[in-house]
Amino acid sequence: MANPSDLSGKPLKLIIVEDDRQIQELLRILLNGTPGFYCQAVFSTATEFLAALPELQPEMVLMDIDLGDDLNGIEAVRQLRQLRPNIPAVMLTVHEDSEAVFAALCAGAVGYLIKGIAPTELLAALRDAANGGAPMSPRIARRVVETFHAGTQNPLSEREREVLRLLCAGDSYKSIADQLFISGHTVRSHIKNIYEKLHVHSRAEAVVKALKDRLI
Amino acid sequence: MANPSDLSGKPLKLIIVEDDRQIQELLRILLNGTPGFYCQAVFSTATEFLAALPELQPEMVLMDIDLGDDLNGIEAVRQLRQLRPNIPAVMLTVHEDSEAVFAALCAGAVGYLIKGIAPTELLAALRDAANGGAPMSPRIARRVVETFHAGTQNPLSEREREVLRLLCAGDSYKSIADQLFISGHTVRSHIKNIYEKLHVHSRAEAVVKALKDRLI
DNA sequence: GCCGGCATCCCCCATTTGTGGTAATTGTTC
DNA sequence: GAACAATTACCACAAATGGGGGATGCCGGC
Repeated sequence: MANPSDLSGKPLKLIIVEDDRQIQELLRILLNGTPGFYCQAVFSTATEFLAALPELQPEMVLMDIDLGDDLNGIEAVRQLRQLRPNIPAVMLTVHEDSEAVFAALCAGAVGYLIKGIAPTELLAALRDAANGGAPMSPRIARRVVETFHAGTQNPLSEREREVLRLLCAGDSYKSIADQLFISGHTVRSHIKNIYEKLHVHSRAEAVVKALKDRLI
Repeated sequence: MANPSDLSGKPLKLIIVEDDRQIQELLRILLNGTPGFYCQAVFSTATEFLAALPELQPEMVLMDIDLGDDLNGIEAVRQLRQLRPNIPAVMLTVHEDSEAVFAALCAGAVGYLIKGIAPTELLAALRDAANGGAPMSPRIARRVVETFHAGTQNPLSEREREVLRLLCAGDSYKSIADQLFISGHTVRSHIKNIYEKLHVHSRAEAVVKALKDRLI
């Protein structure tokens, strides 16, 4: 690909999708004021962005997750991925929770940056993404890496595995509570934590993951 | 491979892993007293067996499942498979439940015999395995075969299997309805029927049964 | 010492699920 | 044609579940 600090060649042509007008402007000024970058267009909604996509030939998209009551950024990335598989999307958002991170990466985002990132770092991250990298804010990167470790050793605590085992057996929260001599509230807490760690949202998904990954 | 009743050529060199001393002796005597077989070594634990494996060149392993508090036989077979992919392992155990059978076969066992098998049949089974066969006690064989004709064992209709598949994916009734282009009411009906046929009362139990019995 | 993970307990509330029914249509089998 | 399974659809209600909070004490690592 191009040189990381490509000041001589053609600038990186990118699109911003962001519903906050103020941030829109800041980003546009930052990009257009920096040699090597060119902000081709800014959209406040994913719908507008996707509609305009056919006429534009951006090289990259900088995408927010929360876009008002419009299509959210993750869904937008999913659709972008289907329409133009080789336009990389970098998320720039406030969401630091793993849920959003994994949803975004699964949807096809190549990078994940937290708003509040320093301008120079943002620019470096965009160059990184253009060069085939996967820029991520440090804490995000750590979290992502950890999920791979999770494959080798499961992230669940001893107690959580016990709960998961009973969850797989189809026991109700109440029944699990009775068997483990703890309150139903505690069972719920464990289950919430299990779901978060496994990145699932229901008992069925947890059961499937438990069986497939031999977590219990 | 060699002739099934290979009395003239080199005997079949095998190792026994079995924690019951009495059975150990019976097997050793049986094998060493029969032309065409040679019991190279006997181990009481999988750990000892795996440790000694590098120095031995057995042609086959006869493996028990329950090995005290040591590594169990299924795990031992899994590891044997990784170390020496072409040494076939035959399970000789009391476990007749499908759980153990499938776990063993998935781990890489080529045969599965039930303790109590007649000596002549055991010898025949070992010859069978040496010749590339897959010796199994009759009832085990039946069980294995049944998993292939999904129709007999699993009483679910085509539509019900589709619903079950989505149920395993964790989809909500509503989502299932949308994907199958039917109403949520119909999904509920199907699920009620599925639960009745599988003798379960919850999604989790259904998922487990579906995965374990390969219903989908 | 402070922070993070773990285990425990509690609250509220919307949604989902499980179960009890009924019933029409279609296709197959006896 | 009767009997039956499969598929579709609907109603109502109680129970279970999932997600959002928050709180405590304990322990181990930096």
